[in-house]
Amino acid sequence: MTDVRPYTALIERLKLAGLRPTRQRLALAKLLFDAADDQPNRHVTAEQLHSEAMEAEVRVSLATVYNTLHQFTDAGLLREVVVDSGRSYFDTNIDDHHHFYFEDNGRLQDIPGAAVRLAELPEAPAGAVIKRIEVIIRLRED
Amino acid sequence: MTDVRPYTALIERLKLAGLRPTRQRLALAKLLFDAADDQPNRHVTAEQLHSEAMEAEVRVSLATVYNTLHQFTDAGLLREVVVDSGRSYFDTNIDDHHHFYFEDNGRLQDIPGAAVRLAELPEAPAGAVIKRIEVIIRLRED
DNA sequence: TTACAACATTAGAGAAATTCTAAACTGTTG
DNA sequence: CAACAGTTTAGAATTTCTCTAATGTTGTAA
Repeated sequence: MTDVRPYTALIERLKLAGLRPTRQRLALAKLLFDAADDQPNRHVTAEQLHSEAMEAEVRVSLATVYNTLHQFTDAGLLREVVVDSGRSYFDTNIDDHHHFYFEDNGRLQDIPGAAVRLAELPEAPAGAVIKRIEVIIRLRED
Repeated sequence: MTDVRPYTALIERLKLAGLRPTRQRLALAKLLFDAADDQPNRHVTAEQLHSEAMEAEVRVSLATVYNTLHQFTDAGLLREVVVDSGRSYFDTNIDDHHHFYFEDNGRLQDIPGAAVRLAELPEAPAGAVIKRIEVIIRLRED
């Protein structure tokens, strides 16, 4: 399960995405994508990831965390989720899916794409093309 | 069509919402809700509304615009729409409906609730209750 | 393996949106 | 109309994110 050369897969992944496998990008990719098996996906903010890097003794500036998150997003390795103005979440799950958002504590939870069926949809306005359809179910503590 | 006492209806509306009809709130309510007939609803940011107030010679501080937008939202007179981290839109349409979001220029357009049919939905996680379901269709220029 | 050019990282300043603070003001009630 | 709770305000503060320009690193080709 654990690779003897734990970074080779990540290096490949970055190269395929057209990104140089630098020390910082590899460390962040490890934090993002090498989650434990019981944690199949993550929703992190830049600040959170930066803190994790600090705890893991990885020296990365906050600016690099922002750059990297955006580069990973552009490369299709991450997806940005906007549910709260003033804070961006990055989702390691890039499959077609939706989100529960717990407004009380700011937590996000994935909803598998198959669990939501959109039976009827409007046409895109003239001159525009649909990039993505997002369903956000906002929750309150009971 | 135009009331001879143009503010009485707005005053009532604010009172019903439990808000004192102050000069500032009335002026902002007028800008928000007294739109022309061909403009059935609006999606404004705090800065936009503040600019409109300035143009209309209404002296209101930006802090008051923020306060008022949030109070109106809490009172159910407005709905906050989050589609872009770092900017909040307030929607004068409080009916059940969804949104097209033009990512290129930041414009929002309503989709009537009836134009989207959610045939299948996941259950709310235990201990949580659904507050709202939002469908955002993100668009790109063709 | 060196040298170089392109790319990446960084600290800190800067920007943008929003919230906070505490003093001044206003609407409502008795 | 006095009193007071609720409002407004300017400006400072906060938060999140981006920019800048100097420094460091990586891939490549001789």
